[in-house]
Amino acid sequence: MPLFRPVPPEVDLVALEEAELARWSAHGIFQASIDQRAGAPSWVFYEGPPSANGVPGLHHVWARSYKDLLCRFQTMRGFRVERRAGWDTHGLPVEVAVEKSLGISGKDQIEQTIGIAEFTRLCKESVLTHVDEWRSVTERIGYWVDLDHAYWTFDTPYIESVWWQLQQMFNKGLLYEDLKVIPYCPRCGTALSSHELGQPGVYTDEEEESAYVLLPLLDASPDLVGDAKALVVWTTTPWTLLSNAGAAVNPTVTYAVADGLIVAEGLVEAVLGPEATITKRILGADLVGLHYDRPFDDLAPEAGVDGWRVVPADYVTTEDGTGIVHQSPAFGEVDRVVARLNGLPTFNPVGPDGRFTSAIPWLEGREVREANTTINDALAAKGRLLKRMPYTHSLPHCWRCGTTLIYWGKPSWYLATSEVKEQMLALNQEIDWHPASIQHGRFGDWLANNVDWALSRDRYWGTPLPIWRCEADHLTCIGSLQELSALTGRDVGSIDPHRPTIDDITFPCPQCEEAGTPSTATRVAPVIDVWFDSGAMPLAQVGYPHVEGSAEALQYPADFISEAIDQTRGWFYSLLAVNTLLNGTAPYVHVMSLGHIVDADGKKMSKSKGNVIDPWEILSTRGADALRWWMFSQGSPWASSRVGFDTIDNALRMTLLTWWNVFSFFMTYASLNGFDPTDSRIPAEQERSDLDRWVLSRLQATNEAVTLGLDGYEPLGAAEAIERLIDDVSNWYVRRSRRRFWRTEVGATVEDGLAAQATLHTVLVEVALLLAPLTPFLADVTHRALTGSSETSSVHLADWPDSQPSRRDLNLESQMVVTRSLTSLGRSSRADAGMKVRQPLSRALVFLAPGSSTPLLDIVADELNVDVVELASDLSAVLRYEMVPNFKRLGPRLGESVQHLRAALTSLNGAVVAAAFEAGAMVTVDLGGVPVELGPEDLELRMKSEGAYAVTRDGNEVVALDLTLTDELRVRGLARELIRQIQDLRKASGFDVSDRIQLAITGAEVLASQFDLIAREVLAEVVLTTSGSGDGVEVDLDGSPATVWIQRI
RNA sequence: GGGGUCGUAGCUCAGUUGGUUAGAGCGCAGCACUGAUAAUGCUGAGGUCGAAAGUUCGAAUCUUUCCGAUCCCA
Repeated sequence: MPLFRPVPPEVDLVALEEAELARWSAHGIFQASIDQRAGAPSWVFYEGPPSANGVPGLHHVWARSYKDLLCRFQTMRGFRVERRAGWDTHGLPVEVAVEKSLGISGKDQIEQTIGIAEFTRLCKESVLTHVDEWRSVTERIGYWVDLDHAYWTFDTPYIESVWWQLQQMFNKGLLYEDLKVIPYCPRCGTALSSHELGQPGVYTDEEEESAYVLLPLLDASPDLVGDAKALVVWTTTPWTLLSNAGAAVNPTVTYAVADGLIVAEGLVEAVLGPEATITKRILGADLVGLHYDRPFDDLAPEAGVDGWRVVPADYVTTEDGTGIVHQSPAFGEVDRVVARLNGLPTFNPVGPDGRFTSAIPWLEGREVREANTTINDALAAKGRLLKRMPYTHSLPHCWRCGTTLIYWGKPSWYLATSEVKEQMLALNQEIDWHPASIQHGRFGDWLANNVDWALSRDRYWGTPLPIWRCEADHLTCIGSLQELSALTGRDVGSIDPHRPTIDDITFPCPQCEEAGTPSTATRVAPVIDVWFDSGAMPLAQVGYPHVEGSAEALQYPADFISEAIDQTRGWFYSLLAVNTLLNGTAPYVHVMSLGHIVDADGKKMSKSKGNVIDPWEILSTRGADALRWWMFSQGSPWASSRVGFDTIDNALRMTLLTWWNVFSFFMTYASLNGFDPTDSRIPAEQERSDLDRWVLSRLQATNEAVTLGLDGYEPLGAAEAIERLIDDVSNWYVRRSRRRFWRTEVGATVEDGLAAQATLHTVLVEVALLLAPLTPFLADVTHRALTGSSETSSVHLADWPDSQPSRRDLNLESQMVVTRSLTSLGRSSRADAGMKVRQPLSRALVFLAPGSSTPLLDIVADELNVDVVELASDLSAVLRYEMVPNFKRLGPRLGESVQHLRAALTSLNGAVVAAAFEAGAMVTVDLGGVPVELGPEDLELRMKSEGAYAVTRDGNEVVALDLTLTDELRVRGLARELIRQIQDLRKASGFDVSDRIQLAITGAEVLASQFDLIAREVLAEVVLTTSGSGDGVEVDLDGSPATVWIQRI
């Protein structure tokens, strides 16, 4: 039975891939690839959970391909790589999609027309909508990930683990409640998301009555402030003055005392007028800590709170205002952060309706912005108003009702990430980022500016915040349903932990119980940010610590994660933040941040632009390998990439189809020859020809490069190395070796034919292995065909090919480089001289660069179709020298004068210098009176063509062709011409490559001496010089006609 | 508005620690090859390396500013 069966040169990749998918699935190859590494060390991969409530796009395929690439690679390297899929199921986008499908909008409508129970049920249903599509795309691209045991963030064990993690943080005091300042519509009673603020037309100009307010100093010594009596602050929102808590200065800005008032030095004239004279200057930092009398004292502070003082804040500028900024933590997010940092009090006398509450009796019920004038009047009456004036600025408006939004503090829950900022920065140093710039750029910056994580969302579909509060404001944070059962005294272990079910569960507050003043604890309303769900996934995906066996199943940290760059502040951050808070470690070691896929014009793909490419358009026409190969080979993973069918087709044709072609070539002849790779007559590798050993050396180089590339998270380098090898194999090794695969070549030995087949076989098998992680389908099909493996086996169960350094022959490789470049030069010479390659020439002269490797002259002669190639050394007949300084050596030595040397060299005789170097002597050059000694290392000798030969040079390499034609050469040229035309005829007649023929030919008497050669080349067993039967075919022999008949025998 | 990344041939992209001839593929033009053949090879044209300034003997590469694209955050 033959070991190898011929395969057609054309391949239907789509059909091939579909068959492979079926085979993989039928024989459980994916599972086997993991199971067979039982006991091997793990290489841990985390899947960043996509949200399945949208359809998968090409950018998802992009990320998944890279994930699969690295996982397959590490599996082949011997690691156990478990890959568990995951789904992100909660969040606002899900709610919005459901609202849209119901034709409703807003929390009121959800609660009143649908009800929370029905709404969350619909949300859960909605996230399942596209799971099947995700599964089919995921499988079709060959992304091996365990979809059957995926983690779902809405599953009870997942939620319980998230709760447990939150509880750990709560117990450490890292989870706290504070106001969050948000853009808020007082009429609709809702906050607006940043997305809503991004809508066109939201921002329009409005006029407000701004105020310059005096804040009299209470405890400033005259030594420091001179005759200053008060600070001046400026505000465009006087209504926030009721809740003033402090005044911020920039510590690095210089402030001035003028007219008894303090403002930034640069703003004295703008605020106090041109007559104001500066009597003293004070650095902002020195003002910090001074107390002042607050503008209004309606609101009472808690005991011990140290408010109404000057605090430092870097964000304060001197572009407008006074350089001193009034701080109202309930109404400005920056203010809130500054207040928290400096321990300033927070007051919020404004209700959800945007009106003052009873806390301010004289303004109760007044809409805040409308109260500005009244407030300014009150200030003026107290002598606290320096001046007031209308001020126009751009303010956001509610897109629903057009009401001007206010920034309003809403009670929210925070994670104290800023307390572990330094730790996160330190952990970030240990993370291996690709590209490296992310570490200190986008991610490092983000961490350095870390503010506490606003965790709560006043929504419905999410992990409920596991905190209960009693009437006495005691907080209880639970970590599981079991704990909740214990607190309630009944088994709630099997309830749905979502809203609204969880909201109805109350229990007696344990603290009040102990104190003997019983009260009931009810859950606080919010759900948590979905990003916390995702950041909690390392533990939550196995249900740690509640699920039995979860401690053993836990894999932490990940060796590798990869997502698109927009996840830098998304998942990459949430993972680090959650795990730093939890246990002070980084949850991943290596991370690849991918660029985006953009359309052919460089525009981001989006549904609204209509430029989205459906992955199926590519998968069903070109296949997954083509898409994957394009992705890996087209550029850096972190650069954004333009996708189009042309560019994918190009990548496919250039490498994958070439690869298939070589494979098909091998299979054809291996089948024809009955090749057996275990044939004992096959010469040992080191005994084989230069060409064989060269390609094996290139194979080893490629193995090293691919291994290094994939190991170093630089897949482009790996793909490029394979691309180069395939090109070398196809366009050099196979082309040069073709005749060795035939069995009719005169003088060829059986061993040499076997050596060629064995070499190509080795190369193909190993390249299939190297390709396996990149193009898993094609690699598997070819690998099995080449190794005779069974239906149930797979290249993906194989080990990564060993490095075999003994195969590497650097000298031979550089010899081949010279050989190929000389060949190329010779062809160029022929092209210049108009001498076609079919015409044999008597000789070529070859000149090498100093120190060059020796070319393989036989190959050069054969490629150039010349009888003899001579290595020549005296170029003066055909060329002259030009000298250029070796800047790398001479630059540091000579400095600026290196440029003068360059000029001086033009006047030297290059041939003389070359001869001197040849003899081991130095050359002295006069540089403006200073003699400079130069050796061969210091100069680069280049040659310029000059002479009568057909000469082509590249740098120091030169090929000169002798164009003299003899009659004998002409006849041989004609013979080749005839052979080519007969071959065409064979092809046109539909003969098989091994068919023997009878050849009849007339009018070619001049070629009589070549008939043996011609017969051999065209597989003619009989050559007649008389007319054959039927009409012959006219052929043109350089102007003279001949007639040819061929017939199969 | 703040921050990050990118800007290299008509197109898609490489370009190692700065070294003097900046590369590849596609496309284009010309030529060749013919036992992988609706395949393949060779040659050629095509670049102020976004702009300007600076550092340096020397800058696509380092610095600054500006312009454009894009992402993240406000």
